[in-house]
Amino acid sequence: MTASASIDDLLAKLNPQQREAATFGDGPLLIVAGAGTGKTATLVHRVAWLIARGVDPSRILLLTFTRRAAAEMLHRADGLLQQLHHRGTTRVWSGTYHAVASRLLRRHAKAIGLPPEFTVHDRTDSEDLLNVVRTELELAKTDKRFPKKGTCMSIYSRCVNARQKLERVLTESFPWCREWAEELKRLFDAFVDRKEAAGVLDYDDLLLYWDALLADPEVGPEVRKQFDCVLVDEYQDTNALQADILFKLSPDGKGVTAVGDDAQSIYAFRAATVRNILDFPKHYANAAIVTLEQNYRSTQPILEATNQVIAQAKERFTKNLWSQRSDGGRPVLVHAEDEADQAEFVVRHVLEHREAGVDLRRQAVLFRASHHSILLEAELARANIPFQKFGGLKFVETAHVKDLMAYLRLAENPRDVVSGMRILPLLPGIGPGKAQQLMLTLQQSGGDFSCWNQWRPPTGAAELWPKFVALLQGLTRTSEELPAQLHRVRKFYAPLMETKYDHVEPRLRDLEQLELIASRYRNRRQMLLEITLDPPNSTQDLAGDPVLDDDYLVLSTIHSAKGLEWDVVYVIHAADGNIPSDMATKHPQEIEEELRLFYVALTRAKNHLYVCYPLRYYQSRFGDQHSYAQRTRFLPNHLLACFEQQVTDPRQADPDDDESAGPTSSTTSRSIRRKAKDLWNGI
DNA sequence: CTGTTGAAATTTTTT
DNA sequence: ATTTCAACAG
Repeated sequence: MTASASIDDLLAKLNPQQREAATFGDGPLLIVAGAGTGKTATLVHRVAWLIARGVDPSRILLLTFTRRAAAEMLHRADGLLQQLHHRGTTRVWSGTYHAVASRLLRRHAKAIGLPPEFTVHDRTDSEDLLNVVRTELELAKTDKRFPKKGTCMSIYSRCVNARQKLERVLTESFPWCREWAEELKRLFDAFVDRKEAAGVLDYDDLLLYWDALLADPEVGPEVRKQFDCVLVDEYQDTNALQADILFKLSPDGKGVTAVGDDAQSIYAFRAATVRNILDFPKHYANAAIVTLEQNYRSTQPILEATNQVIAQAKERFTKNLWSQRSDGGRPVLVHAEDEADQAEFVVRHVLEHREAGVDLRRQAVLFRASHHSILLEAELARANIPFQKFGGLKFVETAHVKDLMAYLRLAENPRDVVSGMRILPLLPGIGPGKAQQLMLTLQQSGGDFSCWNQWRPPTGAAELWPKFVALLQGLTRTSEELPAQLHRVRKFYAPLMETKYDHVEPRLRDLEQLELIASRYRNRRQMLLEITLDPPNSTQDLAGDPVLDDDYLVLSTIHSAKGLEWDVVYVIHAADGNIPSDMATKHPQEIEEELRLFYVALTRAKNHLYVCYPLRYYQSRFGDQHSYAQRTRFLPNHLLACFEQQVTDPRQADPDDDESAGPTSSTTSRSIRRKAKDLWNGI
């Protein structure tokens, strides 16, 4: 490493398109970056280039999809800047839209009449509050069923994030709820009032308030002037509201860089719209577009397959990815007998690749829905293969962790009704009714917990009540260190938890873990905020540095695999109904999104790609009731030429099965019966 | 008003 | 399999 590299030395490592993008002038600039084309490297160089050119780091805003992505990019940009002996990126504003919104809103809270101590609700908290309102309005008290809280929340969220009228959202996305339009309006009105009264913002509010902040004639210009450059990663997965925010940050597009790949837009269910990236050139009349097409990730045979898969999409920026890596064979399409057979195939090949020198952590199994990996997880455990699962329910979203956090949150913000309604009914003899009364009393006393000392608890809670009130009063004294606070809460809560839930042991460990890592946070508010805005995947993830020599296989939903890559990738359950999901085949555009999702999964692979699907799905664990699976419609016949086809070996009979003692051939009485049943059950 | 039980409906992806 | 709601006993 030379002591005095020049910026040109660093840029020399980029290809011409990447370099053009990295060193482009004021913008607006759209970088259309196909999968594996060095998008991150380009963005990293652009940040470094801007700073090296003299842009003040604190006047750069970098918006990414996860905080981890932001941290990694800034780290890499720092590496480049160090070589130039240039100051680093510490003062760059970075993070997700939501995280940046919370920082900006905290700073400008007073100007728009927002209490600076506002707390942030995650999706389930918000649903709970919506449910409180729903019960109060007695909307469920009709002969026809009112949509449940999750559905109501989705409708509300879509209105806000897609900036669409309720009627339109109902017609286009929730046609079965159309008859409830009037009730939903009342519900949402009351819901908004309740959030205001509680001093909370939810995910939707963070964006809504940021947008409003920018629209404000007083504060808006101030916030806008704060940034010279705004870079947005994964632009294909932003929604209309986020596009509005970007537009308000820089109406003429000066300093704006958007990076994305329309072919990888997979968050429409969260109101993201591929229109943001497709219409970027229309939105900013003078926009320049740089397209990155050279793929550095995958072998040419894999790319040929993925190119053909995405060629089935209707509207997109046409890219034809190519690679210089002509090594390697075609991807493999694996026909497995059933789910167990599929799991067995994956286990065997994972081990084979490890034998061949590919660490577990350089291999990944990808699937559409979190529960698709359950059987595989059992097989992996049996084969002693360590794995880490990404996506699905995160550990901070589990009931016991949410309970624990609710104590802290209520102390932080006594107006937070959801937290109160969560922890009060944990006490024996206190249900929703009394909890609501108590929260009302608390509001009237201005959030002073001592008002609860006057209350006469029911006999069941007589002993615990004074301790409970004392606990919350203690937590209000901010002098206490955070780990100590968590310790007090845990001591009080753990016994309650044990009576309330099963699987007590692992839950207790989670609570201990949480206490251990509490010292990493600056303060209580910071901990609550970070945990809701960037929920860690596991306690281990929370703890920060996983042990280096820890080798584990990656299991991940396709959504959580975004932006990542592995040497060996197994896509499992590539059967119609799973990919595309049965739940997303109503609308043609939903199917398009599922196609892109499949494309994202395939393009994660560097050297080896296996696409597996089981021929049969059993309805229950016992008996032979099963249905037939169809290969995913995204691999029609004309595409099969890109794949090598493989049928798994007949699975060896499970030693627990009584058949194993008898016949040794692969034909067993059971398999014959199965086949016979196909005659009338099959399609 | 709480806590339990049973029946009925719904079943993905996540900041 | 999980969540929601109504019915009922304490």
